[in-house]
Amino acid sequence: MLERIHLEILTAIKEHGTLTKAAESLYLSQSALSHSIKKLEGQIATSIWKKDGRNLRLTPAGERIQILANRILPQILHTELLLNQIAKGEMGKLRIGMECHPCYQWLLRVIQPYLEHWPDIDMDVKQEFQFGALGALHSYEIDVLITPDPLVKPKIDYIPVFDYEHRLVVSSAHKLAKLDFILPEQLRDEVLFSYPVEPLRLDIFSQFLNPAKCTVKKHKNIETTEIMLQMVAAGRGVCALPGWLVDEYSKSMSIKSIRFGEKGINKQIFVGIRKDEQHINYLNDFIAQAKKTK
Amino acid sequence: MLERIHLEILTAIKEHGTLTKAAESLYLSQSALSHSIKKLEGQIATSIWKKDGRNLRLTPAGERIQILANRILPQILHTELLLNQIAKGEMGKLRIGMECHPCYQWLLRVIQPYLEHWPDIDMDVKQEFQFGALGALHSYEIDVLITPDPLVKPKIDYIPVFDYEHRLVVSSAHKLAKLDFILPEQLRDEVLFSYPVEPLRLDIFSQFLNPAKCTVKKHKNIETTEIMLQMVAAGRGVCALPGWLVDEYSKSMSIKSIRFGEKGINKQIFVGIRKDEQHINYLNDFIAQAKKTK
DNA sequence: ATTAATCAATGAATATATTTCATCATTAAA
DNA sequence: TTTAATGATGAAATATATTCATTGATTAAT
Repeated sequence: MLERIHLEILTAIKEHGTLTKAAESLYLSQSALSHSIKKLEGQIATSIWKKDGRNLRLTPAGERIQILANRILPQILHTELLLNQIAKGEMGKLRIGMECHPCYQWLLRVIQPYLEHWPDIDMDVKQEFQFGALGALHSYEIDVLITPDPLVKPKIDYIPVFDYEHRLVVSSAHKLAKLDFILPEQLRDEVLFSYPVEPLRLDIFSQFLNPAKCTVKKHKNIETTEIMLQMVAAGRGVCALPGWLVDEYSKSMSIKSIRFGEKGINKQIFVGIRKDEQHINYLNDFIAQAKKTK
Repeated sequence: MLERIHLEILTAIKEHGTLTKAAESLYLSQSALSHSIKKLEGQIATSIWKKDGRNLRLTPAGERIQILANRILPQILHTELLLNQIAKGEMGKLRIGMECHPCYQWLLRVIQPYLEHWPDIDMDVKQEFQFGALGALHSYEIDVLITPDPLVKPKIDYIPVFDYEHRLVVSSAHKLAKLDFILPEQLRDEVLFSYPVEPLRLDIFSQFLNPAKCTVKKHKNIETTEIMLQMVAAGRGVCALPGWLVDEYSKSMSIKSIRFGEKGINKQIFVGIRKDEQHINYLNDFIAQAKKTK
């Protein structure tokens, strides 16, 4: 019924005064506009304008359509602008999935300059996934996955964005605080704090304690990094976190980080994306920004 | 570019899940929708959805279009509803012009039930006209003219809506207050208040004083009815107003109205409309309501 | 593992809609 | 009165949308 062309015709008439000039501005013939409106008039069973001498005068129906045109044409134009940007890879909604608890602080530093570069982009960060973060990436729930363990899948690409060392965190007053590195058996009597994930997925277990068949006195879950570090600073226990994270907090808290073993636990953070979206500009820029951010 | 059909297709897909079902709901073939979107994709140089197994998944571009659809389709539908009402003569904007100062109170009584009957109608009352009220009616500035003097013109129709007597208003304590009717010369020493219009258009002059070659002591202009009557009640002068108006105010003010001469000045209020709009339902209903209101 | 069913994409044929062209009627200006 | 400008109109030309028939891909059922 009411089509975009009708709205445009009324808008053009308002702007240019006559139907002939309106037609010019729309690159159509006067006849085309006349027929077009005639048809609509038949459909809505009302006249839209009437000739008043040499001019056109809108009827109440015509005015209604013009009111609609004023409201929605700009919205359509705006969407077309966005589509154009999307076509050029400049737009979209970036839904980020996180599988790396302590990376949140780092992500914030990535996001900040990114949002400035892409002012029209929508962004969302998800941390809980019903069928795993990878599933979420696969099923288009998220567009980007930030993870320390890149489970290789045919349709997913992983790009390493930064290296870091996973280190033990202790209070500055801790008896181990002065050591250059720590051995598994030295943690035997310690309380370990970690985020609430399965122990198998914690590097301190899988890469340090388990291989040496050691364990800790107690393992307690804490949700937030800050509280965890407060507990550590208070000498209530130890935890394992990225070195750069500890460096940051150690400015204001009496904590210290120690290498796991002689060689340390060296890790990488990966950004995973769907293979078929590799070309998307705003995705690549996100990865570039992630690589830049330490 | 972006046409209504595209918005409707995305909306229907969201609602019905598959393209085939969406096509059914739009009374089109699946092929038609597919082609339609294909064409748009070519124009905007982006894909709108992609097949994910058996389902369709919107791209960011597709989501944008869907967002637009959610916003503007309801507005288009609403306007079509209004157009439909207009077609049935149930809608429009009624712009009322007033050439009769004391009629304002009466007009309010007309408008009130009218607005209740036509809840979707827009209404406007104008009282000042650069090229006269009739010109305003002729040039579509107003749709209805309320006037006591129906200047006959070929394209204008006048319908009398009510009769009333124009009467002299005096304070109850006035020396003339007890008379059944008044003669021109009896006003010789009075101060006359009137609305600020040319004396020629005041009935008290054109139909009463001028024919008898009489005049008043002084003629003062006052804009509002209330103040005018306050002045009269205070004995500062007299004025001329419709009898029904005085009746109303005399309940709360010490004023009285007297007939002009033996036969009185009998007047009619007319509603003027454009001849070519005689058929419009909401106009006729306004006139009917006006006739009903005393 | 095979088959059947479901769903979207596609090319060609067809149907429909839009646009133009040529012309007329009306109005305002010269 | 003539002329120029404007919108309306019918028919023809053009463009667009729609369907039909088919294919290819995927999923569910056997």
